Amino acid sequence: MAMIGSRAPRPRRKRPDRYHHGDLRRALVQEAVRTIQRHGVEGLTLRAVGQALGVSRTALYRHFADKSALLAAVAREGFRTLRLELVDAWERGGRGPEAFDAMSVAYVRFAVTHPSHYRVMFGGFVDARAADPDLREEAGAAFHVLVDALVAQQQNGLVRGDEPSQLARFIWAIVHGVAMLAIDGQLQRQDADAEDLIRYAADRIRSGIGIPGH
Amino acid sequence: MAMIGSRAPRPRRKRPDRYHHGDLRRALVQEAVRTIQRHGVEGLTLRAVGQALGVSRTALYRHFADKSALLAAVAREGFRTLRLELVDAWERGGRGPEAFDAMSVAYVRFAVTHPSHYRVMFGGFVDARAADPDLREEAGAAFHVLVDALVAQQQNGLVRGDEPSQLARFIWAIVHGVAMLAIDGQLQRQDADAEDLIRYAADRIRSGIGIPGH
DNA sequence: ACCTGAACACCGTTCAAGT
DNA sequence: ACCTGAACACCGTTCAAGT
Repeated sequence: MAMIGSRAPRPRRKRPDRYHHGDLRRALVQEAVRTIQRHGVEGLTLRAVGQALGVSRTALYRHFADKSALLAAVAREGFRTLRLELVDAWERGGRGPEAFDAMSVAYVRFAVTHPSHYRVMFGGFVDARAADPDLREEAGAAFHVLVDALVAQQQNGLVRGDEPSQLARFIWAIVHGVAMLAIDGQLQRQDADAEDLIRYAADRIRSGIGIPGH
Repeated sequence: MAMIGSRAPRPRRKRPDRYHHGDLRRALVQEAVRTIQRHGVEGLTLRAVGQALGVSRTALYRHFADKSALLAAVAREGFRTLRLELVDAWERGGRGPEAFDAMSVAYVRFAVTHPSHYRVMFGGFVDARAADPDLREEAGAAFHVLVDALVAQQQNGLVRGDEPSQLARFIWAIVHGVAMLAIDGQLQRQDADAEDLIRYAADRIRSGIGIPGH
């Protein structure tokens, strides 16, 4: 019936007639990320991923329970990248108030630059409540960068002394909201308006969470 | 090959051997909404929708170009309901500052109560940039309820005189962010924590957008 | 106009079999 | 251990044909 792979000379990345050599698991995640960035989440098929790697379409099941497990790995990879970019923005910005703004910008930029990847992380494809521990930990680590930055600001007397997690959830909701609106096309010019909005938001946040009369 | 529908006595809602009577289009949207609320977006199949209505699985194509057009209609219905609930909160709250908080709570409650419906509205299933005019208009109308409320607050001298649309986008991003975090399971106890967070956010927003020294 | 039924070109997943 | 290929039970969509 299906003639996939039996038709004509099709392009191969690796040697066509050998088992996959090294770390297939990693290769699968990378290929999935690439496919998602190009064709969106709904454009991801396990068959195409296997084919791109020169591997049977069921080879994947040696490494992942099912498609949603592969998506969970993609999400985890996304949280890792996001965390690294947040840390980078915080440290390059000098760990002060401007660094805090830079983190917000970096967050939204990550989402706008990798919209489909971002959707896998937050679009309900994986349920955070039921997610595997690795994913939860990676998501938690990204969140913690924000909490740490807030605590530092509190210690410098720049931010009111509310419970840091609650404060962090509030900030997170804002940057997350801006990011979602941007990639959903609810803002007119995706990149520019998102940048405007997040900078405006940063100003408003500062009045909202700062020490009164400071 | 496929034996769907040719097997045994299956339950029907309407008379089994007649054309669908009235407004099939409306019935399709309603059934889609119901299915989505019960089984999520990924659980929606055109075949099941048709079957539930006692209609062929291709009858739908008389009223919608394809599945995504049906989803757009579902999204539109969602924006309509959301708008009505926002207006209700604003008016029942007395159109003052407390009414403004009530709107935020109503927004998040809508999302938490109808998570799948909310995802259809914002989850990338329909592209807002390319959406049909009806959908864009309905979404715009919901947004405008917020803008109007902000302008009223500005006229009462309770909110700083920034450009109302920008101010509204900022608020929208916050409530949208809280709503998304809640239905994504990123908050521990979905309902209670979302309620807490949105009330905390309302306090912080008030300091952030209020007139300084007022 | 509106609906039907068969057919088409896809999916994810399972499983016995190969190396 | 790791991979394959056929098979299964689904999808959305098209289209000639019916009323």
